[in-house]
Amino acid sequence: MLQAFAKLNAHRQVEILDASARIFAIDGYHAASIAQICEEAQISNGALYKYFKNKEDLFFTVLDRCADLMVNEIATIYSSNHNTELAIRMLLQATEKLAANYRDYLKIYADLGSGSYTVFSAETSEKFELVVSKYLLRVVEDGKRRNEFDTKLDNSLLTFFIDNYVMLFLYSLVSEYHHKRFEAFLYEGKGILSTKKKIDLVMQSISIIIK
Amino acid sequence: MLQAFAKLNAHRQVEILDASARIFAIDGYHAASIAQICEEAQISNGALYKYFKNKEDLFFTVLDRCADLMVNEIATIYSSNHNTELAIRMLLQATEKLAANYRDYLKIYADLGSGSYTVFSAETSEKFELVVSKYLLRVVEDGKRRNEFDTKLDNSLLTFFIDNYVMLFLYSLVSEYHHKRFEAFLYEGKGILSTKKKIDLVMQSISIIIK
Amino acid sequence: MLQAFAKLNAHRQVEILDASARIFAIDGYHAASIAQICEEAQISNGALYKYFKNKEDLFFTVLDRCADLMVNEIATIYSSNHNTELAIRMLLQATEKLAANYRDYLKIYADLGSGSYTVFSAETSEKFELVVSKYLLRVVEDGKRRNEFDTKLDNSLLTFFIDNYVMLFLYSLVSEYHHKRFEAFLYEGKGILSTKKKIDLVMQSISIIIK
Amino acid sequence: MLQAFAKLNAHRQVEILDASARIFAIDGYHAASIAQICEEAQISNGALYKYFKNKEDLFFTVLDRCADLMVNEIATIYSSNHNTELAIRMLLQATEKLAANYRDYLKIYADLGSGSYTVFSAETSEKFELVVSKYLLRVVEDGKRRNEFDTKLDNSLLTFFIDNYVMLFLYSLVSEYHHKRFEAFLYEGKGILSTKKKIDLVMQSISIIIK
DNA sequence: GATGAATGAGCATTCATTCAT
DNA sequence: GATGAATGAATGCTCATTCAT
Repeated sequence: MLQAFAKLNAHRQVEILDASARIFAIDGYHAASIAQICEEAQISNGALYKYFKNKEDLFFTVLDRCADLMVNEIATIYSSNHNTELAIRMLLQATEKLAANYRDYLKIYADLGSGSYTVFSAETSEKFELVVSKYLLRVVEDGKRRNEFDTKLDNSLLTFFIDNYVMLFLYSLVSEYHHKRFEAFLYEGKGILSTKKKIDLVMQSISIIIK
Repeated sequence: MLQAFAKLNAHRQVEILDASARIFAIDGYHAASIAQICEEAQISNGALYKYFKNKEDLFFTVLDRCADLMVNEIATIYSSNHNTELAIRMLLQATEKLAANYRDYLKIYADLGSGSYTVFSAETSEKFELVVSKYLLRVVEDGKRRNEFDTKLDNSLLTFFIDNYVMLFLYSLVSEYHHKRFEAFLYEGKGILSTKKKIDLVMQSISIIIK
Repeated sequence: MLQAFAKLNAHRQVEILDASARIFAIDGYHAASIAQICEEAQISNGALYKYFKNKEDLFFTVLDRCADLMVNEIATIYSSNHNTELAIRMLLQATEKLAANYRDYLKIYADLGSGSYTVFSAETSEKFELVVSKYLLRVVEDGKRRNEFDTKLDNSLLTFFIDNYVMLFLYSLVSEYHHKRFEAFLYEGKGILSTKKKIDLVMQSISIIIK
Repeated sequence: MLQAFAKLNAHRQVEILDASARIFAIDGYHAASIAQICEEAQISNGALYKYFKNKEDLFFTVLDRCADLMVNEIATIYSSNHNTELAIRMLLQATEKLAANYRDYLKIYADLGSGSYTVFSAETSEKFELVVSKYLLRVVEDGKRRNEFDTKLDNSLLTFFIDNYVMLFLYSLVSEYHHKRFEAFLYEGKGILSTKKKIDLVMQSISIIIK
């Protein structure tokens, strides 16, 4: 991001990043074209290159906003008063909310693990890797303290256990492929699997380890 | 795949597909260039287009080999005599073996869920979706019969539970991003996390549900 | 033609179309290469594709200019005061003028009837088919009114009769093949057949039907 | 044409040339592909290049057969006993017959005057230019001797006059473009113009100059 | 003699990036 | 500061021609 972009009013900044996110989410980084982004953002080609050094720089800025959105969302839901089950359910609901309001960003986030984005993951992981896991770690610590877990697994493994479900739930919200996998396992032949129902199924699975 | 490719001797076919897989794995479908693939495969541009209708056709053929490799590997490990824990451990080891011998194919497989590959997932899911899950479904059924599970979860949820671990383990073998996630959760500050150790940690987690 | 081309100043537009016409006239649509056209027009490859959607679009735009040139030329020569012979002679002279000033366009026009252009003729015929024939139809009607024809042929056949001469005269101006045919018939062994002389010979032939 | 082709039995030669003519007629010289021709001719790519030096050589050989077909057809119809009208009508019918039996060759012949074929016309004109005109010249001489012409035009102009009609009639048989032109002039709104009717209309026009 | 696999120059087209205005 | 025209390297793909078998 160049200085010129920072000088733009916040609203315009968001508009431009949202438009970019839309195109990146649909086409992926490589197939996304600057021209399309400019059109979507109602911005001239020249302006875009005043705001960002190049395509990569733009993508990183989109990733920054992506991280902010996730961090903020999760920051609002944490409370040491929630019992473990509620805390986890709230994380899933927060994810659902992000998928509803910022689907494009969540899609981009979900793609970051894929091969084409190796270039980005290196510089990116720090931004993201702690978002969910830090929340869960606290949830697990709180739960242990309250003796709500019905297992001898240590904190790391418990957190990992839950995070796996959260991550694949998240993937299922933005990737047709993972959504189908979800349905194949959990809802074969029972019609369309709604997000609400998905959350229930995930919670049911996670309950194994909760008293 | 065109007839001309089928006529090639098996060794050359494999060489060409492996070279293509290498490039697709590194760059992703869109960023991979035919020129690069031709150089990697030591093949002229013209030859490539005698073998494959176009880039997409080549990619699908790579995916076919990918599916074959996975199906074959898993076909060799199943036995109703294995107890649940062994059966799961063998699946993880088979995955490790694929990652060692056919890393590029496994990477491509892991990427299929990502946004840029939506076009392919539709035609692809049938090939892949059952590979691992069918194996696990049988493992779970066998285990239930032998009364080896320590949970009331139904078969679907149990399979889903295990499949989640297998899938994220697989991802961690080919994606730096997911490998780091693994380490962050399970091995923070304990040095480099070997694949053997990863398997142990996954097995330890899965053991929750096994008597 | 895309908007970007319309925004160019008229002079540059004409330069680009003229250069394109030159290459299309020499090589024909299929053999003409975009690279050659770009060089001839002193334009970058990228610019050309900003101006025209593709090769076909460029060709159609050249055809538009071709139609305009012909229509304009013929529009200037018609007058109900001209007697039949003068009116026809003026049409031949207008054709000569077009061949002198816009040879490439006239060549392209002459080629439109040939097999390789079937794709274009469908969309093109409306533009062109009436240019010459409408003029001649009026000339014939005026002539009939003035009782200048020495034949009972109806208007259609008369127009067709004259149009045949005009068309083959036109062909002879831009096609070496038809020029040779002209010479073989009318000037065998009498040296080089000038355009002026061609016009005289055509007028002499047409005079059969004029009093 | 290389020696190897001459050694083929006549039937196979004709098959190969007919197949080539078919493709050349449909696509034009440049757009026609050797691969397509090989398939149409049921011949291997290697064989084709044993028979012909290159694409151009093949095309010239097709043109040779084209010239032969026309010369032979016209050779059979001439007789000094025919009166002028019959002689001309027979020429038109011979043309119709060629169009029926050897449409592809006639189409190629018709295209020779067009710009894309300049390369070929130079070497080609001698083969063709006399085919029709020689016949007509004799018809005109015979007719003059028999005092069948109702005009003072000299032989060349008379021949040219008739040849124009014949040539545009021929074009109208193989070019949609010229067929439409014919209809527009002579049959506007009267339905489909059959070849028989075309011949009648041409004869009616030519009759101007015949007693 | 005949095959068809292999070649690679050439094609139309796209697109990230630059820069004069 | 903002524009959008211009650039040209790079892309996927085609095809006439060659040559080992």
